[in-house]
Amino acid sequence: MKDISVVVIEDNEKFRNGLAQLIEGTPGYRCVGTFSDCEKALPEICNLLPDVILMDIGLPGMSGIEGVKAIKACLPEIEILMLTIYEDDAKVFDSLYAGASGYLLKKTAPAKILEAITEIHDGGSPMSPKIARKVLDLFHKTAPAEETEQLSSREKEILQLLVEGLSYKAIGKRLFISPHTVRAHLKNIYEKLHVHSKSEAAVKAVKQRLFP
Amino acid sequence: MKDISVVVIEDNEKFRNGLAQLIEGTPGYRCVGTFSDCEKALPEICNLLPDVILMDIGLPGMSGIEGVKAIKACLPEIEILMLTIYEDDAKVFDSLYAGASGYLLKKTAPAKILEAITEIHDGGSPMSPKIARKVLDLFHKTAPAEETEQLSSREKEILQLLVEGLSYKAIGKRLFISPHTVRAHLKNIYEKLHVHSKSEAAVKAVKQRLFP
DNA sequence: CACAAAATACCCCATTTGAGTGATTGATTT
DNA sequence: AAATCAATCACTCAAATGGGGTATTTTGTG
Repeated sequence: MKDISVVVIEDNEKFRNGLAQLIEGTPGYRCVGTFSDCEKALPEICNLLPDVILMDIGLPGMSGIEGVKAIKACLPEIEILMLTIYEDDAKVFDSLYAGASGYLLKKTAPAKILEAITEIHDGGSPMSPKIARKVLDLFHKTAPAEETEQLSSREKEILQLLVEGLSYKAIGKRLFISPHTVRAHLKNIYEKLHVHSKSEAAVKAVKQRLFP
Repeated sequence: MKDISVVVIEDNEKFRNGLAQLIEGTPGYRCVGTFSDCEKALPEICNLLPDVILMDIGLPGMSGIEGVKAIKACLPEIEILMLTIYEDDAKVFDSLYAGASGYLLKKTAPAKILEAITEIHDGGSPMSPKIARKVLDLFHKTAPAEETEQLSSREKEILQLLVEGLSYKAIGKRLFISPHTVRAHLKNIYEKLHVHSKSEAAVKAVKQRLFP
């Protein structure tokens, strides 16, 4: 199997070199580049085309989060693993929203870092335990969607199209039924969700993550 | 340190007993109960008060997902780790929404299962790699809020009320402006967001997490 | 089979909404 | 000083929507 090629973007020289040595010194991994900031890294990434990038957040100049956005915009297939000291919600979620596929704290043991590189390369999403919990907590916080469970499958189907912004007529055409029927269904949906308009119903559906 | 007490809910007798032996046979872990379905387990859980529950999904009678909801409703401090063969989005997300704090596939190595029990007990959220990726993909799917950034503050204010489901008149009353003005603003908002109706605008606003 | 629930379709009617057009004021920029 | 833009208000008009009904056909379940 081909080695996994890795680029490290990290401003702390010691830690950067340590990572490079760890990666180079382990069979199956290659460190094809190290950079102290995103500005230097970005032009090279397109040539290096690594499998995985280890990215710090607290970089001078462009932050690691901005860096993730920039890299993912042109090279979405590169997997980016955040490797940082920050574990506050904002940094974590912003990184993941930006397109990172994993998030490790720097205190992670070297062996675990290598394991995570393999895991992210194999389509996984390695996260430090506390980080993973933060992510799942986001799920638990979202509304219980008790109400939407009462909807029949046809009603859910129609609600789905409502969320897409279709009109009665458009929904009717899509489902090959009369707009009158759509109205009838909508009336039932409104009653079950305790709303009185398309937009209220659509917002409720989205907020309750009926359609993720 | 006290042993971690575990309950196993799993209908396959072989797998259930295998898990029980694995847990009992490892120092630091105690298996305080095994059940073949939720109906039998629920009344006992309150007495056993385990630290962690290993939960299957495909159970006879009440599904594991329903079981999670029931347990979390009365005993939210118990950590529930799904241990199942299913890796389709619906089962995964429903489990996590229901309140599970981890999700492993049954093919996971025994050592990894024990590791996961410790991790979930320490406030982590162990997930099989592909499962974790599914969860993060949900983040990546949420659209970037590029468009909504162009909105003026007044427009955002009005969009916010739209999301709450108010009509033109109601928005006007709330902001002490004429409904005519609301219409004018809405028209500008529609143009900027490239939509043509209240519901589309509201959905876009919610999906772009403009108003969390 | 019988019954209930869901899906289908249609009617009336008042209100809401979306689109087009135009105008005034005040603040900011140029 | 001129230009620009956000915010405000007004008008028209056709189309879409929401609330009130009623009725037939499918479907699923006991």
